[in-house]
Amino acid sequence: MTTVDKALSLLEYFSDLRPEIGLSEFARLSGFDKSAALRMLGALVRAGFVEQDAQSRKYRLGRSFLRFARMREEAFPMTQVLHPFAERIAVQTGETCHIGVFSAGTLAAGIVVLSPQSNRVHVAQGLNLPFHATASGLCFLAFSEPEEARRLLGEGPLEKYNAATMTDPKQVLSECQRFRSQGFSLSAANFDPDVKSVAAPIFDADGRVFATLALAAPMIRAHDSATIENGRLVCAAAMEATKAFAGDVPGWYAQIVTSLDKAA
Amino acid sequence: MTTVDKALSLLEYFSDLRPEIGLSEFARLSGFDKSAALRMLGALVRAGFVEQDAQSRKYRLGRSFLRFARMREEAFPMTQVLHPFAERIAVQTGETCHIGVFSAGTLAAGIVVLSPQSNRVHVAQGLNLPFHATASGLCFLAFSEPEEARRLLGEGPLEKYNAATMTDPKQVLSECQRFRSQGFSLSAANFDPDVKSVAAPIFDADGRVFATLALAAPMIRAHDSATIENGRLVCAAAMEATKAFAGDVPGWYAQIVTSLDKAA
DNA sequence: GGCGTCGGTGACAATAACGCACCACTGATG
DNA sequence: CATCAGTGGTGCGTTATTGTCACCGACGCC
Repeated sequence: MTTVDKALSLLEYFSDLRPEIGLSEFARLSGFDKSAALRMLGALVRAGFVEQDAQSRKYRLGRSFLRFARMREEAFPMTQVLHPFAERIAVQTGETCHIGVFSAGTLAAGIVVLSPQSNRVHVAQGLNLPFHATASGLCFLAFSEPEEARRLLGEGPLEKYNAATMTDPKQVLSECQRFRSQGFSLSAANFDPDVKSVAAPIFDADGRVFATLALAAPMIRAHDSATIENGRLVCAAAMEATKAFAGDVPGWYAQIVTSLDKAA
Repeated sequence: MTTVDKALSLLEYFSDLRPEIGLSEFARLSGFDKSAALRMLGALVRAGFVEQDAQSRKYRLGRSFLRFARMREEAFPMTQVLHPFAERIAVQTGETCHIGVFSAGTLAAGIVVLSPQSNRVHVAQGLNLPFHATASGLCFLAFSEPEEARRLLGEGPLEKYNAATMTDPKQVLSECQRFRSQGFSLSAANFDPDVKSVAAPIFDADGRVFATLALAAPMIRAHDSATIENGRLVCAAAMEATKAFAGDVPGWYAQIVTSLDKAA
């Protein structure tokens, strides 16, 4: 682990729930010495990745992120390209659609299009999507390299969000195998007790999953037939999205999707 | 300069014109050794700040910026808060309004509201605003600490964008003194030969400039009377924006603005 | 073949980071 | 008021990381 890794890891302690962090708090959270944390924070401040509140002396995320995010989107319009697919599926199915984007070890809802119906699933922009307890997360694991999946899950036991949440990594991985051969993942009441979701993978130019297209429905509307149909739809849409993004759909995956389409 | 500074400085070589950079190119641009650059890039990749193209092996800005930018805006809605002010001024004056945001040594157009008129000044989102050649830049210098201003300008000679561009740092700084006592900066044909702009400072909670509110008009509409009126307007709007942002307007600056208002 | 790139690797010497003790300050508590 | 536990921040010797340079295989060019 280089110093740069350590410094950048500090940023991961920020979240919507913890938008400001003090020096000692950083030291405690990260396990680094206060003086080391201070030095790293200094560098982050100079780069504009972090800024310090004038009076509380706490640190928060800096302005540079806005600049770089804009540049990235300009050069690689990922959000712009993927949004229409989420939009289309949300309108087509009448359910809430979101795209989970993987970065630096976490999967988060990067794009969200809410269902037009009044009884709908709400997904907050930026919501963290746990790997073992959401359709998006399970989909990501299912289509990642097995060793990567194991690494992301860790040793277990996994956090239990409610009664149906799987907590054993082995169980999760075996479920994922099923999802992989099925083409899409499925999650019923793993995260939210009243929600059933399906998700399909979006691949990058390397043929690696980097995002997942997911559809989340209230349990009451999620009969088996609707769920299967939704699965087919997210697969098709995710594959199109991959292509729109100049990604590489693995041959075996394309086969699964076409066989799903034929079955319908 | 710490290692973290060096690593993060690599990111500054990305721009709209240069969205992808190879390893050797990084080494050449930064002056670091290839092997050092590679190690730093490794850390940046692991953190998701940079990603590597599958086939060209070049590096580009990573997905993490989207995540952090969203979190920052959530916790600290800067763009959201400042946008209405730009909008209002643009409508009120019928000219293009932009807000320059300072981060990590550069000033860039973070918020842009184009004039509703057909003959209007175009400012691209994210456009770099040179300190010595734009109203925004001059305004930033004028209201920064003098030593900071000198540091930002460097030794000179400064880049000449056209005939009217000032290239001597000393000349620039003396102009800035005038702007500081006047309350707003002024730039006629310094950057674009057919544009005249005014800009006023937006202060953070420390009472330091961090952004500038600027109004850019085609030369043909920029008579002296209109320019003075625009100056008054940007001052008033920038001061309001500062307050909306929980910033601290220095007493002496508030005085200048109120005296401008009385004169009108 | 021969040359100039490229991305990436390995190892040693040089330098910067680690982590401790310590300071000044603030706010709560007895 | 004195104490205590917390905060943000500093200085310095030890130690681990970083800088540097030579080198590798691959690709494109002539």
